[in-house]
Amino acid sequence: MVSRPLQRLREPQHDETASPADIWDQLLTPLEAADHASVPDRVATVLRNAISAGQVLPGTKLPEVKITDRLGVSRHTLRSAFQLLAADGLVERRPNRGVFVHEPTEEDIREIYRIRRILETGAVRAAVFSSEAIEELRGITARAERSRAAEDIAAMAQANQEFHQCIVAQARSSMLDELMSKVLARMRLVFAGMRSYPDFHSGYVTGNVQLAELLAQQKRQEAEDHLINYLLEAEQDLLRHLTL
Amino acid sequence: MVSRPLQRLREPQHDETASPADIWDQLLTPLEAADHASVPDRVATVLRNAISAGQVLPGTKLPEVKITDRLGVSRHTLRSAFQLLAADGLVERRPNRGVFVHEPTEEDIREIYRIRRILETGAVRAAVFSSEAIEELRGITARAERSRAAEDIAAMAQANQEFHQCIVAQARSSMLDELMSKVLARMRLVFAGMRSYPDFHSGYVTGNVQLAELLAQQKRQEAEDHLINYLLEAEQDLLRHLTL
DNA sequence: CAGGCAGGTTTGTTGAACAATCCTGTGAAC
DNA sequence: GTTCACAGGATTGTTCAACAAACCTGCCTG
Repeated sequence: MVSRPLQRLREPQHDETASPADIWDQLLTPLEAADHASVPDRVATVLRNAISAGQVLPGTKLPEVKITDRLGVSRHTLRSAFQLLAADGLVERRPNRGVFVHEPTEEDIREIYRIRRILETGAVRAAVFSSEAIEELRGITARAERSRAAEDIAAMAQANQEFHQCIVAQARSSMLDELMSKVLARMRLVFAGMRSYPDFHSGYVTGNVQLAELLAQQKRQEAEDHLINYLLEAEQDLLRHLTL
Repeated sequence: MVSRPLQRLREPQHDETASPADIWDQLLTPLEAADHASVPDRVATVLRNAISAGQVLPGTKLPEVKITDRLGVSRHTLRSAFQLLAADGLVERRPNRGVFVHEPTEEDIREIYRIRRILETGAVRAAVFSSEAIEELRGITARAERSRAAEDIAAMAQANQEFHQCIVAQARSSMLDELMSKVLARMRLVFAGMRSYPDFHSGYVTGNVQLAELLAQQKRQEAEDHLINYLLEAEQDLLRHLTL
């Protein structure tokens, strides 16, 4: 459909976080799939997945021509996709310099947990947890426990994130859902940059189980206290293991 | 610099919310000012101001060629600006149909206040209100009272919004600040579509004064209760006057 | 070794073109 | 007279090609 010159990179280009071999060769995958979405959306999805999966490390520059050559899309379409990623905070645009994968800092982690404390406890305080919601939470924790038993770290991490997204969803606000998605995406960015502590989530699966039970028993205040402690603990845990 | 054919609109184009005379003739203003920002940013600012000021009413379609002709920018640049506005929720993109100014619904108002209850009480609970913050809040309420006395509705409305933005800012999170900005922008959209009740804010100036004093006296719980009642009351007030 | 300048590279923006989709109005069929 | 189908025009979505502006690199001079 489109001629792809497939030019080799010249040298490892002593950029920050130098690219091992050639990063961009690996992310060509599913631009075709997931139709019915606009091309920029699909491009953004490809890049989003690559970043969240840790294929493209924080701080890496995303050069326009390399990616357009690789994906076979126009520069305009790619720039449009960049704007979507920038709105998610996954990527930051430095004027006349290009776009770079956001590099999370220690302050980012503190902010993430400040937000989560407000959002998640706010949802617990303000929302009524229907029996369907309780069932969903229990289903997610059950999946997380199975994944932990099977030592499927990625699946467990995703289940844990879904659990907390589900809690925020009880506030019934699409804007809060979006914000929580952004926050969790930034959390994944933190994990992607931190190879040394991959099983961070495993210690918190049982905490989620307990939280779901407290919510099921309508023990609001106890659930809130449990959640606050959970979040404070996770924050400290993460900061301890961040050893810059 | 660019030839602008300045083509007249043919007929009042029986669009929803038909355009009185010609809307687009009036928003050409400050594209030149506020330099050091990219062109799409400046275009977005022009449109944002026009929308927030009520120049372009909710539901209005934003046709590409008319605006590009008027502003003298490329269609690409305008589309880029549209994406920024869409990220703010000011505008919605209907595929193959174009972009339209978001039309707030009753459910939007309920969501706005669900969010504000969580965000603002969360900030009150989680943040320490420094003496500088207290002074800033007092300064804003003083300005609001002066504007109310001078019957400058717009200035009073803006001061009221600044007050609540300032409360959220105490949570020290740029992402929460952004979300609050989006929420308040949507509030302005509600007011823009509702000409019948322009002095909505005047009743709430004294409520803000009281809240600032409670915060100054470190009466957290009372401040939180006051805030919750304030928000519940404002929501009901707004819904009553929405008479669709 | 420091600083400045020229060159190449990358981004930012525009214009033109075309495909795809939507909207409109006309005409035919019932 | 109403409804349906279809053709035509208008608008959006995407790509290609080009150029201006900013940045980065390396050489060259002092």
